[in-house]
Amino acid sequence: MRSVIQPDSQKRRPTFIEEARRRQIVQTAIRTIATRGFSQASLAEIARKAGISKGVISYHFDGKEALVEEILASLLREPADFVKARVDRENRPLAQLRAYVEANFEFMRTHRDHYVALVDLWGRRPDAASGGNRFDADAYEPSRHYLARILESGIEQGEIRDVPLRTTASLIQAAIDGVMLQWVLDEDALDLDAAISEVTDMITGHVRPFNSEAAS
Amino acid sequence: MRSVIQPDSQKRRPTFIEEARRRQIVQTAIRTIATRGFSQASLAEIARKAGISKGVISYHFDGKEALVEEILASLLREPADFVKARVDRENRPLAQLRAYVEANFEFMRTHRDHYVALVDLWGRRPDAASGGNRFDADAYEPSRHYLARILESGIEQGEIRDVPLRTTASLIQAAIDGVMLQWVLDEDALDLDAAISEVTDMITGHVRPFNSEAAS
DNA sequence: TTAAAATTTGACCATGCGGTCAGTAATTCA
DNA sequence: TGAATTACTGACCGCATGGTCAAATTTTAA
Repeated sequence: MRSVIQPDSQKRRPTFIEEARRRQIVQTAIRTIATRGFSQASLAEIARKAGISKGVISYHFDGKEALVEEILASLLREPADFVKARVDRENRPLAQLRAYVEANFEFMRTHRDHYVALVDLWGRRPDAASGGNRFDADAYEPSRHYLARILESGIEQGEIRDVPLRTTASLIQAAIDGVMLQWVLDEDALDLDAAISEVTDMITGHVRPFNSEAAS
Repeated sequence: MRSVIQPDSQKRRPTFIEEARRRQIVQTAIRTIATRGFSQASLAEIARKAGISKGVISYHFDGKEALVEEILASLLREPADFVKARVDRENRPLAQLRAYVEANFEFMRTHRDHYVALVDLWGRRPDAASGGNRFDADAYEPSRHYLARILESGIEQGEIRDVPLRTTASLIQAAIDGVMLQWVLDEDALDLDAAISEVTDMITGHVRPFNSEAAS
């Protein structure tokens, strides 16, 4: 199927059915991982939950590893798209930064399953045989870069003090991910609303110019 | 062995050999998980790396789940002990807070394997059959509580402004964990020293009283 | 020294896994 | 309409896993 090389070395345009099935399988797999854990998310279990035969998964995906990569891509792309849309509503960098942080949390709150599955998938190591891709690691670079650009324009416009771009971007993402992790590990251990408010304050406070008074 | 109930309902004091073997097995398992991933860390592989027979693990641990719990306990206890020792050197709460953050990162830097394994283990879900313990979630409560106490005394002494204790403790731990996570996922994507410095500044800045000038 | 207890071995087992495949059904399209 | 392509089924395979156990070995203690 997908692995067949076309004469013009172009990928065959996927059928309507194929796209729908792949979506269904990925979504079912995410739900399965979130509820039962990755170790219990066998192809048989995913197929059972989806109401299809196990062979269908093998038919549409070139092995379980390929399925997992598509799941991971989905888990990272969906929140990224949502956040980007929210950020694009804002004009000024500081407001964009706030929107970035808040949109992350908003998506988080409405898609807890996604993050439970993501935390589960973090533990994966690429197949030693497959030459060891670095999908996991590289997948986080775009959001760091996106954040750094927001910071950069903020600095240019004087809304943000002269922080180191990459490090600060990592730091902001780290705070978001850290709160997310605690919330995933124990939904009740954390007052999510309070944490969101505090982390947003902390971040905006950290990047605010020294001479600034009321910025938000 | 360990499951035998003693007449006086006290646990039998473990033999020297037993303690040593258990330590060895746990340490070898951590190394194996860190290097090959949990999915490849079979009892056979761990035994092979330790140079012992597979049955020894079954003899000393009541199933793989019990081994994993001991690994997890070890992964959480060791840094906690280290951090506590560093915090205890300091007298004033703000210095203790700095020590807490910095000691976390110091241990992190010298024990990357531990954290690689920990991230891998986060994805585990307790056995549905075993009544679903909440070890994972509860294991993080002590450090949050410990942090909250530091903050509390800092507020009392006026070194720290009146922040919400639990939420701020969660937030601080979240920032630490978030940086740790990025570093674990990709050692090279993050300038760890710069991140440590920034996150320490951000945290101390966040809790500093409004009227304070030079605090560190 | 020796009997009991603790420890280790390695072969063995049942189970569930990812993956394959011949055959069947559904869909597409000329 | 009918042949070709696409999609699906369910039985099957080889394999790695966690776990067991009788027998052998080492340690303990009387």
